[in-house]
Amino acid sequence: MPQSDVIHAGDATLRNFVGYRMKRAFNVVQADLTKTLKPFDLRMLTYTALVLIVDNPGLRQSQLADAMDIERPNLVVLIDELERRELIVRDRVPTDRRAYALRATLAGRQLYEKAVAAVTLHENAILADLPQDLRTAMIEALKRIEKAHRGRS
Amino acid sequence: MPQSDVIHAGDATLRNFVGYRMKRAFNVVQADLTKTLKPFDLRMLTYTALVLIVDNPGLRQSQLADAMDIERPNLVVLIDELERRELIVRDRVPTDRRAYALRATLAGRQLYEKAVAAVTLHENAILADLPQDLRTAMIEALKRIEKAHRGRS
DNA sequence: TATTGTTATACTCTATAACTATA
DNA sequence: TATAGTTATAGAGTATAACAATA
Repeated sequence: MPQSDVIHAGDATLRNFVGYRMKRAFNVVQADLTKTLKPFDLRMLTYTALVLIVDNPGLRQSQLADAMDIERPNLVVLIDELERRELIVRDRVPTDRRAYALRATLAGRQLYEKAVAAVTLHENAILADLPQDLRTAMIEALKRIEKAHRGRS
Repeated sequence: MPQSDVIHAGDATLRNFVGYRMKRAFNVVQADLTKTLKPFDLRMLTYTALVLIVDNPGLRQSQLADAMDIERPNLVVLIDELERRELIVRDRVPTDRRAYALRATLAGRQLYEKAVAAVTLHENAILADLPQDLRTAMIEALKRIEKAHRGRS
């Protein structure tokens, strides 16, 4: 471990390479998040989908894919999994029979409550050492990066 | 697009969920980075490996895997690829015949120069709209998150 | 014609166990 | 015994093309 720290600290080219820094930080956050969600049999993607469905009852799969920033085909298997576990249902939309309105079941909402509580605890633990101003600045910066590039494509 | 923005903006649960924010921002950065590196026939991982080898000549695969935060088996195929393209070489280490000292070839260093220049441009474009203080704060926050968790595992 | 959801598919990244050759 | 690199493999995430049903 000390060796890799030396390599890393001495590397001028990568030090402020944003993609590299984001990847490393995201890796640790996601690894920890995966562990946090394991007891609920959820992964980051299934968790995010469940949260968005509970908070936005009736939304369509295409809207959810958009909100999650994933391709529609990749969402299908996530929804399949949540439906198979009876955490959500696909309701037909009377006004547009191509689409499905996604809604959480009671079991889905109950799992949501427990998982959100666990994730909140986990995030607070991760950010415990971060001064509030750094935390706020980071969130703001991440939002702006996302927005700026969303505008281009 | 406006629909997903509404959903997203109205979602209280995920708004400040750090893992979610990081993932979305990282997604756009990585997608853009992938495009930037395509003309050089590099991906984020091969680019990072090449940069670290050029900047730290003679380092071992295990050190590189550590620095890149990936598992040794996954590094092997990356090194195979860079070696096959004659961008780097695996030199035997006389004092430890199990290990390899990784070094860039002239072609590797030339590709490095061009790719680093392109990535630097790309990053500056991404961060152009970010005030310097936000940019600095974000990098600092990302480093701290990474360090804090590296200490635990 | 365009859109919603779907199937199939392929590529990349990640993670683990087990092997070899050296130490 | 432990370590460096390797092989094999499996799981997860991502991306694209093409299709059926519906608008």
